[in-house]
Amino acid sequence: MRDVELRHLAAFVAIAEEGSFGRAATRLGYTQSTVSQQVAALEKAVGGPVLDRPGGPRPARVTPLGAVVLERGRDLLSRSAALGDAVERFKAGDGRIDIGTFQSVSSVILPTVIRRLRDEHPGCDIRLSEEEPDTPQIGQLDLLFYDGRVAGDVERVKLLDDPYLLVAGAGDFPEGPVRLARLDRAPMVAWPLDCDQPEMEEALARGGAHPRIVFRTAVNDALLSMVRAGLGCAILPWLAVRGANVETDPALSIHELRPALPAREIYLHWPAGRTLSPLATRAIEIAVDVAAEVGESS
Amino acid sequence: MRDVELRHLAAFVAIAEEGSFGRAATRLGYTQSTVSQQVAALEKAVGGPVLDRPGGPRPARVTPLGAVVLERGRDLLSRSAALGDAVERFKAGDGRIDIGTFQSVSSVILPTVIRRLRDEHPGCDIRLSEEEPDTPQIGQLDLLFYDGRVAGDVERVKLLDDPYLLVAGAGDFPEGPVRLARLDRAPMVAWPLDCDQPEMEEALARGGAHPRIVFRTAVNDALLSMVRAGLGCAILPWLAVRGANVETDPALSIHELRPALPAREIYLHWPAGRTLSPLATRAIEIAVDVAAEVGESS
DNA sequence: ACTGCACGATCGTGAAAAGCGATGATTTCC
DNA sequence: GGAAATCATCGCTTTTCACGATCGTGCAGT
Repeated sequence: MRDVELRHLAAFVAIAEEGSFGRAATRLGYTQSTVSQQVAALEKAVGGPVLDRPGGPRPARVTPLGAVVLERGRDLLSRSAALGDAVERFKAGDGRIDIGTFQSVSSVILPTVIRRLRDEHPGCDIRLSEEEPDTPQIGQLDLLFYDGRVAGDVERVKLLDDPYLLVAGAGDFPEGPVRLARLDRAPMVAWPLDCDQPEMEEALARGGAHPRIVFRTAVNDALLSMVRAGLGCAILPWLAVRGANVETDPALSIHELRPALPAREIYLHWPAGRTLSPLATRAIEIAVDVAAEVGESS
Repeated sequence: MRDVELRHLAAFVAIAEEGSFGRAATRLGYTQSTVSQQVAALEKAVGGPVLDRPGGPRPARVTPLGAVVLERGRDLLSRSAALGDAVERFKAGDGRIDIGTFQSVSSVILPTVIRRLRDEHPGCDIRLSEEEPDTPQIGQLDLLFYDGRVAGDVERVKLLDDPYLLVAGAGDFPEGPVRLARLDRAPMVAWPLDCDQPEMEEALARGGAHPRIVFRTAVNDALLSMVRAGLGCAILPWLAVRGANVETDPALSIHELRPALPAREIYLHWPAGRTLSPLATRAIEIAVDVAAEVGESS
């Protein structure tokens, strides 16, 4: 009782429905003799006849054993078709994709990427997770946005350089660039010390600026509200500034820094050495495009 | 996207579980190169890679596309195994059998047949139907007991001759055979006129006996109660007499008839020209055996 | 009874594939 | 820099697949 072939079952089902080997052959695009041999193979596989051939123009009928095979065979064939459909849908871009993001990273880029991805593949299942492990890991994610390089067996592409800008109350500083030294001992609000923040503050120190951090939060809106309230100024990456519509806020002013701080680098990571899903491949392309568009408007 | 072969899926699933082509090959009894080619065929069929081969001793990993194929493939394989199981169970004698019986026919034989069948095949599904069409038909039945020959495209075997006996009140007749002529004008109880009854009464008439039928019912116990009550005597087939334990009833006596009436013939029918299920085949054998045992004790 | 007629089985053939063993390329570990 | 493990690939034989042609068979129409 070894291998039943799907093709044999298909022939058998066709015969059961058509009532004749010849018509089944026509339906399947085979020859009558081929169908006959397929049934013979199936009968050998199951160890008994599945069809009664009354002879003459009378239709073939399934035997009791054939009824058992027919029921299960139909099921098997429909599952096989389901497999084909699933593969087709997958290749068309449907399916699931798990994307990781951290902190305030890509509050500008990611929504656009997701919007375009959903527009292209309405059936896809996009899952976002915003985690904060000490060491960011790719884990089971398909894609991971991060402002820096993630360790591990990953490939990455740099989406853009995200320069730091000074956000202050309107009138606090004269328009135009601000020298770093002017920020020494100045009151500031800032992000918490995870994320890229420590590197940024070290760079500030190297430039001679040792600001007094009077408030820390990861929520950009809260930071900006504090700046508006006169608690202090803030140094934020350009993306965060842009995402909060700071440019149009009359209570705030934006200044470049001199010398400039090393820009934050936004990377997109994915597991190395693995075949990516079409969805993930496309998402990377879209992310690069979006980053380029965002970057050239700076 | 050609036809996926079950054997290719089996190889793929084995690799996914073993993590290596070679171990999968060992498990399946193939060579490593064969398994490699099976996966290649599968990948050609689905139109993309289903496994990442990191190279070296690192285990193979399924790709996103492979995950889709794996999920459905496992399902397909388990269904295939289910087909095999179902066939095995069927050939072992499990499965369904529809048996038809009519009237009081085989109140002795049929229960024994069913008991033995159930003892041999505890998992089988035996369905009895007792119908009474004007013209008995095999219909969708696998087996049909009937006291006479059923018309249609059927095969049959005669299980036994069932001679008619006279059942009377104790002392109504002297012990031993009774001449038919003595029953002329005698009060009798009898079966209704369907079934084999008309033929029997004609035979009585040809023997010169024109009894007065004072009560008709198909229920044997009711007939015998009437005989005990002195309403009249009854002519019943030997099987019916035996089934009701008349022999040990001191209020009743049993007599052969002279000349004997033509015996009722009990036939077992099944559809002609169709392959029978193992269960039906065995049921026929058992029925013949049981009929022989019953017959030789007469 | 004879003859079409439709149906399925069977045979021979060429092409495709399954499976095997051996060999090669690649990567990790020591 | 090997040793070991892994998978791909090549040549080869055996099996299977599919086809066309032919044959046997039961039914129906003459």
